[in-house]
Amino acid sequence: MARRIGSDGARTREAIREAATRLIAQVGYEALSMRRLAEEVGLGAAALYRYYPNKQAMLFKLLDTHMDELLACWAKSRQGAAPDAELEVFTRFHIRHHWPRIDSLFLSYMELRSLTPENFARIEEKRNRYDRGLARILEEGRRAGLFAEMDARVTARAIIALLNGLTTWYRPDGPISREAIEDIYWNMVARVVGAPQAEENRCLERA
Amino acid sequence: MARRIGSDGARTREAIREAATRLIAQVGYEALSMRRLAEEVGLGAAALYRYYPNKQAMLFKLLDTHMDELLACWAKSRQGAAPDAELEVFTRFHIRHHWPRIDSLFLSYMELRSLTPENFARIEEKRNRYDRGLARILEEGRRAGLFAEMDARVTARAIIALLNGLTTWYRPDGPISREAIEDIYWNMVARVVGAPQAEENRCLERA
DNA sequence: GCTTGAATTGAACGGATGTTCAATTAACCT
DNA sequence: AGGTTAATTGAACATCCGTTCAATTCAAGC
Repeated sequence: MARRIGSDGARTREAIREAATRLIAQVGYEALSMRRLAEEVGLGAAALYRYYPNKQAMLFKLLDTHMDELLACWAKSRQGAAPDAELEVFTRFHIRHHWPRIDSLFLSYMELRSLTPENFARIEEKRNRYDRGLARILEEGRRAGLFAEMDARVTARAIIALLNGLTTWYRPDGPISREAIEDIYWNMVARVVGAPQAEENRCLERA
Repeated sequence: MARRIGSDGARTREAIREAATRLIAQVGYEALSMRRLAEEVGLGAAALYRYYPNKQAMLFKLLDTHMDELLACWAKSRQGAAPDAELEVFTRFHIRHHWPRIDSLFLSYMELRSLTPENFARIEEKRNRYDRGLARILEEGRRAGLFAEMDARVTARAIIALLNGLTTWYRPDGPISREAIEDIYWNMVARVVGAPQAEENRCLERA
């Protein structure tokens, strides 16, 4: 009927975030009702509005926070090395970063349609920053003669699509370890750009 | 108030199909109401139920028909050639076939969540058939020494994800022609599998 | 121990949703 | 011309939706 024993705003906020991410990934933003979400957390629907002003703001916050984390963590991971090394860093970072956030990754491109135009524009800007970062690596590598000729923007998008394809079939209880998947995908990425070391990188036996 | 002059079931059915595909791709299945869809076609909502028993059946029919067409057209396109040639045929077919059906392609992997479990299983079965067809080409090419070592299933899924990435950024009024995009993507696919002719296939100037 | 604020509730509101159905009109067939 | 069927409608139904709000209980600070 009112405040319940042991209730804590911070813990509730986190529980809502987790449940929302999981359920939206499962059934979709539009299909998820605030009542269903609240039930999952063990709350009444009205309690949700203490943490988010409305449903749309909740979705935006989920995606926006995800993008901020992604950009921040990637900035830390960069090493300023040669383009071919940097591309491997990117590939492994992308998989490793999203591994425990696979639902958020899923949302970040499945639920763009559900954002208002203003919110969409803000997310897309951050997403473009990420894409362009990869494109810059590709362009530098191409100019240095490390990679084949290519349209860097198109190739960058293709590589990200390829990597995100993981979300389609990956299951956490699957037979392939994260390290093995990293190797497999890095192998493919290296080949897409024509990086020479792709030929020597045969780590597939672990699969 | 009742039947309107010039009304024709077949034409209406097609108009509904077209509008539903377009609008679901735009806003999502759950977000699209039957009233909104009917309005787009110039009908009352009740009229839709003459063509589909319910909303879920409509979505299923859209996806199911799309998959049937895809499988049928691909079966016709196959040439029984060597794996490397067959892979090029597949790549170009995939792009060419979906070019005028880009909304349907979008639906066929964005709206899987919106299907009932039974309907999902039926679509997934057809989708798996397509994936396995590609995997078989890869496996044969690998055994023939035409392609690099790889896990054919994983690589097949990655290639399809890479190709479907087109839907993320492709705009029909964009500056790159379909032929040029075909060349770019075939180039990438060839490199992913380590097909030798990838090195000679430099068609990027057209972009 | 009293007060202040944080956390949560049930009930309610207005509107939208998918779907049904009897009624109505146009086209087609003989 | 008349009868049958195809195509469409408006109104209605029950249910669910996001959201608000006054009321209530718990925790923390003085």
